[in-house]
Amino acid sequence: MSAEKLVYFDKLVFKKPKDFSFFLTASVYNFSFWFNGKRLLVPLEDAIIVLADLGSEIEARVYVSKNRRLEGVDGLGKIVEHVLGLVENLTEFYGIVAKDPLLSPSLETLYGMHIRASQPWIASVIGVCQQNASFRQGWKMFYNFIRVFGKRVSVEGIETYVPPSPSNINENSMDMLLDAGLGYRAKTVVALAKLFAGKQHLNGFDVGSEELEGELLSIRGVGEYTSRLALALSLRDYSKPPIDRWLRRIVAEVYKIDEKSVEREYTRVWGRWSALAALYTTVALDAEPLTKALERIRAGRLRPDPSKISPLTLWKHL
DNA sequence: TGCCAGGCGGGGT
DNA sequence: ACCCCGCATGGC
Repeated sequence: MSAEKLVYFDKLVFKKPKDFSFFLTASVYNFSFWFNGKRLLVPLEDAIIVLADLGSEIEARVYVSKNRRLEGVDGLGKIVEHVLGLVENLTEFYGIVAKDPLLSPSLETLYGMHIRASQPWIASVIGVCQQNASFRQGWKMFYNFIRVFGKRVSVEGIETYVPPSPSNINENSMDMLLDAGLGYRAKTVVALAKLFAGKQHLNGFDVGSEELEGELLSIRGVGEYTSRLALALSLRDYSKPPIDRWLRRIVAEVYKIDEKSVEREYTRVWGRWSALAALYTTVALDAEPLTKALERIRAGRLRPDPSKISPLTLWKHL
């Protein structure tokens, strides 16, 4: 099946904020079909935004499907600002990082890294893929999910994917979800698809974070970890940390506290940046499995290693 | 080969 | 409030 060629719609230019690294923001947790080391492609329903670093500015070229009408460019500007985190001021966050024994060594390396936002439905799928799986297995699952269900399109000579809309996935998708390697998580993804297809406002960046969290938690297979990760990866709401066994153990070790008090202590230290700190931690330790991550902490190797397949280099390998 | 992972829900105490 | 188990799959 050949890729649909998207048509040029419009161009926007943004001033690059001081604490913003285009390369790090484009690199982190990304795939080769959305970032090639130079151009960042942001998929958005039936559109692709091509982003290029112009030094003091960022250019956004918008491409859309032929049969799709886009609302005005004003709305698009807000969306790009949200997706890239151009409006996110990390001064306070870096103030805490500078004093943190685990994250301060990687401050220079990771300075300016913002997390790209995905639509709530996609962020929820990412969360489900991370359940009870290693970093590599989880991201491979999501990669397969996009390749199996996404729509293949081309822009500026690059072939890429637009993620599926929730209405594309239902009970009949089970076999393909299993082929993508989701295992028992497949049912949860079908339930999420049903939720988002039925309540479309939940899939916008302007949905209330408490409402989204409540709806996600009502789904069988979505718990505290997955819903919090989804809030972080879609709404930039970092106030509640997604704490899994990995982070719980690491935080207990570094802060020398009991595992039971990790959430209380982590939220006390990081406040509204808790989930971002959790994500930075995975990047600093290359998302290595727990035993290796603990070894690295003991050895004081707290900076990402560019030779590893990691959150920052995933796009070179998948 | 046979474990076991960056969860979760259900059933036990 | 806890504790414990099974669950699909891939990786080692």
